[in-house]
Amino acid sequence: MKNSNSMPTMKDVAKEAGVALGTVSKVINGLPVGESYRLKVEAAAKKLGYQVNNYARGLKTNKTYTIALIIPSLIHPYFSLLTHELTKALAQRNYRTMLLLTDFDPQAEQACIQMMQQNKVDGAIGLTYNPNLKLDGNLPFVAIDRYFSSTVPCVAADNFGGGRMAAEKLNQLGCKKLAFLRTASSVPGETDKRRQGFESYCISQNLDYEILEFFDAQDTDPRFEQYLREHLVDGKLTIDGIFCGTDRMAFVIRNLLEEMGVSVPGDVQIIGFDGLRRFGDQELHCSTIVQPVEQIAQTCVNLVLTEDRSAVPAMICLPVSYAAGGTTRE
Amino acid sequence: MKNSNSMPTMKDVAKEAGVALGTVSKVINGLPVGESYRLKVEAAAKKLGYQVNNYARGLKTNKTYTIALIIPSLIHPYFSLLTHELTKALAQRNYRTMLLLTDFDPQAEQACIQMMQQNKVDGAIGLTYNPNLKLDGNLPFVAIDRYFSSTVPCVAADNFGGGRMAAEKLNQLGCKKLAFLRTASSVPGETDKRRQGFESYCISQNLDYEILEFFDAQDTDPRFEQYLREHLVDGKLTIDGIFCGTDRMAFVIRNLLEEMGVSVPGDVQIIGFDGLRRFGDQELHCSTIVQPVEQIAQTCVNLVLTEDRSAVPAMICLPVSYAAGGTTRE
DNA sequence: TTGTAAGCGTTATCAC
DNA sequence: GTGATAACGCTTACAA
Repeated sequence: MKNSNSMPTMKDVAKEAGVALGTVSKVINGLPVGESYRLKVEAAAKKLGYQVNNYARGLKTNKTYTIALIIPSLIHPYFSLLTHELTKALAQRNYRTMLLLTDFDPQAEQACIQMMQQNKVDGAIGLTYNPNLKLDGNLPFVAIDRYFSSTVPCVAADNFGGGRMAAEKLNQLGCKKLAFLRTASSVPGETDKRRQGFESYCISQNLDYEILEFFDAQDTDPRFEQYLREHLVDGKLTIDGIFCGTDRMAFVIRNLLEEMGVSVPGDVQIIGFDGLRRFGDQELHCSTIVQPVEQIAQTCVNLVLTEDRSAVPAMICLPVSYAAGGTTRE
Repeated sequence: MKNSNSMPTMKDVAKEAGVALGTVSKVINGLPVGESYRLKVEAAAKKLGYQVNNYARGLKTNKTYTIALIIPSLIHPYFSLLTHELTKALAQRNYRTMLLLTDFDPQAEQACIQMMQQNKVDGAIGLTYNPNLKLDGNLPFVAIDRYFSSTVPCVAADNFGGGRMAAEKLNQLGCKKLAFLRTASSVPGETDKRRQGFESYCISQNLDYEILEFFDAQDTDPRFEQYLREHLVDGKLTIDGIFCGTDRMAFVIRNLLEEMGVSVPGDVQIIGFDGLRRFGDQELHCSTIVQPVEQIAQTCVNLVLTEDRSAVPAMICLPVSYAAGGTTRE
């Protein structure tokens, strides 16, 4: 059974134009061909409504112009912002996005890379949590926020610098006793450096600080509230500057403090990390270290599309910036 | 030049297993084959790390197991939530997602449908704004929030019912003078029915109400503030119940009111629409009519994958629900 | 320059 | 039940 009402093929166009198949291919691909032939072919193609079949083309050329994006979830605004920018950056370079959501499941992540092999994508950009994700050595892969090995480029914000910046800012804003609050995945990643940068600054400046970090926990973990209550003396917090691992964490802490009657930023100033905005494009949720999401996306796309795999750097950190958002006094 | 370090093909597996090509194909596709052969083939496939080439398969079968998602943007949380649920629903049925972002650009929307033809996706789900989008009659298309024609199924929340529900709720909460505030695209869509439902209830109950609707405007359009100020008499708003077209609008209005010294929900109660949560999964932004996003996604996927195109309904409205979120007194 | 023909990796139709 | 073989729609030498 030949598909009757299906799309016309190059063969149909060739017949319609009265030229050979190869000639049609050349016209479609913009290769040099006699002007009169080109016109005939173009007319025939338009008349029949011809569209290339990228599956046939891909089979032949081994190029699909498709990049896989492996992302945990689009529910969290940072991930959806990142996905947005990545997809736009890919489209700009004429690449399509195959979106793969993993829900933070290491097995699903592994399944993605198999899927990618079967679907012959030209490469992948992934934000993953599987510590021993086994990737396909032949497939260009760019990791976000996680270092795999020197052959897998990793793109991240300057998390260390961001941590330092937060501590420095709080210091400049007059805070005397700092704290760093964070939840994190137990699998090590670039974002861990937010803490390291923070500590590094505090130590260098001889600042009084504490660290409260819980792995594989919720931002709403009761231990954070407990910690805050323990530091509440006569209705005043003994800490006056808090750096939170994410804007989300900052938001939770702020709520907790306000419930406890501690004023933000009056009594205690808070700086978050990410630079997310309410409803995606309105005000910041808090004063924060802003990730250069668009640059991160552009960099990932550039790297994954680089032909010369031997020339890609193992790691690229992009500069962050500070933005006031109502949880600091300035 | 034959690709040397490329993936093994069925031919390689056949040679390795010492069987014919066709036999390998049968094993891979789970078709009946002698047990001894099956084992030999499976062993050979595992040994060589064989993976099907979906491009070759798709070329032959005309099935790609890929659905295109046409979405304006992932920056707005409603769209990213929707995209999340759609992608999950597709994955559940073993379909891949090709993500196409349009930035609300009618031309980009049109380009998508051409892209889809070339990429031989099995169907598409689109939330579009191009009033005369020309779709491919052979390609299953499901529209979200916009009715095209009786042959293009449209899936939406029960916007009319939601509008009624909001008015009813405000009425029950004791509001005497209602208002509906909204910005919208100038191209008609299902969401317009939020207003109609609201009006319908107000009229049926003989409630005093006003409508303020601006097309192709920002939620932050100064005319909203102007409107509110005009209704401010002695520091009190002459309106005591506001239904906003979206949660985002509700948030903007609430801010405006609080700046004006009007207490929410003390002086005026507000209900939004969408049911979005802060950071995707925390508290609601406001009291709101919640869209059944997961159900919408499931329905879209079911429809786009329906084999019998003649059996699909032209329109499906899914039930909404009310959730209190701090901008109403209860 | 234009036309011809050999694949790309599958699936599917047949004889065996 | 198994194994050649012809498509699928395209690109690309290579021959005319």
